[in-house]
Amino acid sequence: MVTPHRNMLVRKLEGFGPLPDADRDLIEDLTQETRRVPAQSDIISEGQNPENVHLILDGLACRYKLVDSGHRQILAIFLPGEFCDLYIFILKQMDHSISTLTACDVVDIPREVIFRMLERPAIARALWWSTLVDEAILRERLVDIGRRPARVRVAHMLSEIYVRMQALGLTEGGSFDFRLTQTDIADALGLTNVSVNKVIMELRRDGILDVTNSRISVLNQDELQAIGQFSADYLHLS
Amino acid sequence: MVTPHRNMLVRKLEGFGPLPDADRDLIEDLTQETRRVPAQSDIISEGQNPENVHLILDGLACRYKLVDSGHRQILAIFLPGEFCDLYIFILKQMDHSISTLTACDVVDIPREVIFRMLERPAIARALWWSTLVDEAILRERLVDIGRRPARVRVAHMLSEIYVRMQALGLTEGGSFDFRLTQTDIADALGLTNVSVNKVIMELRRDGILDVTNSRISVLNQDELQAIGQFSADYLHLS
DNA sequence: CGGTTACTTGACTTTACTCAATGCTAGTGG
DNA sequence: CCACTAGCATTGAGTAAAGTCAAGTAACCG
Repeated sequence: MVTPHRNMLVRKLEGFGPLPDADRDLIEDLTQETRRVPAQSDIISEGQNPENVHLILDGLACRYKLVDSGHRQILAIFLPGEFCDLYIFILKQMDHSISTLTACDVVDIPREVIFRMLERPAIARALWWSTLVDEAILRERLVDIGRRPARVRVAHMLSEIYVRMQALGLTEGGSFDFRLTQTDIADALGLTNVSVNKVIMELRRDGILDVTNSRISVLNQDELQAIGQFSADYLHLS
Repeated sequence: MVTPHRNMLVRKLEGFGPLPDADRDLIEDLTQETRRVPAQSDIISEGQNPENVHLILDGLACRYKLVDSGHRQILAIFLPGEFCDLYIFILKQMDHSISTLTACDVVDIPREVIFRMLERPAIARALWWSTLVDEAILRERLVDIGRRPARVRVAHMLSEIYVRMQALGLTEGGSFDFRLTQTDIADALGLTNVSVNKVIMELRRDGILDVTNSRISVLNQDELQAIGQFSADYLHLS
């Protein structure tokens, strides 16, 4: 019996290049045991010793840090099929936390299993690529937050999420499911929920976006990307 | 004849743990051929195909991106002994540029040589560690820029640079050489040179810093770290 | 249906930016 | 050795962007 998300990691890795059948089977084997995590729950917290690696098979999760003022900075958003902390176990303790944003299906993978996966050259290459892309996304977010005004930031991020969702086959006719609150988006972009709301309202009025039932429809992708100064180069998609 | 920087990579890697003598010798062998690059020159530019890996043995360099408005965002600052782009050759083209901030001694290392280094377990482990720390620094910078006001940002960054310099043995009695312009610092922190200047003047008036001849003296490290909400945890030293 | 959470909006405040003038310092050529 | 220059640092005045606060509305949940 195939659950719809069973192969999200395969889908993700095939964004880099095709995988041998044997590798696909191995991955499906290794991602059998999922557990359901409710929204807004830490999967692993700052200061903890990382035992397992965490893979999201359904839902949205994030990497974040809290600052003294109590504000949260989201450092990365994880889509289905993405690892939260693939290599982190090399370090002795977490310097940030991982948390769900929506309810998630999570797989906890012991490091030995990761080593087993890395023995397959195609998988190893794809994981490398995926790690480097994660870093590139992080860099792009830094450029966003450091040097782009709110409107551009929001448009850039939504452009990015759209393309990443599309690469995973998670878009349908220009729209995708995105159950983040505007406060979540603000925490990812170094803004406040109020600013994010103002930008989104603007983009809706301009006929570029539509938002209904936590579903975002990109009505004019070219325009959205132009506003966001977005180019997909940094995602290094095949 | 030992030039003072010959072993900066060794010093860097020994921040993680001791290296066998043979590994140290290998590294010294592989970092013989340095070239002098003047300040403010690109070492490799966005869009180029990465052939070599670049190692800084003397001077300061950075990773940066330019945005449409013409502003620069510095994504990372490289100290002596640090690689600019260790694994980047896995990707087909650079999504950012690397440039010197001051005059630098640079080593260009072909990927084959990197693979040779990675065959030594101690070196491989240390390079892994160093890569993960680079990422942690990037994340911390994102938190800075996203959620901390200018004064905190500047204090945080100077605290970090001080500790990194210290780990490399590049501090002397609480001071270190730092030939960046205030505009460079601003570009790293998502600020303007004017804001950076105001913060630095303030810190000087408060007796926390002193700046003379491009040399920064940290007069009160505890206070600086407190202002910057800095904790060295994310640098994962030793 | 009541209660909670998130979204929306407006009024006001704060922070950092922009612009612009002036001061300082190191390097250059006479 | 000294004027000259270029680049950087310093400062102040005014502006703009985003934050804060607060109130009202809409959507969702038990």
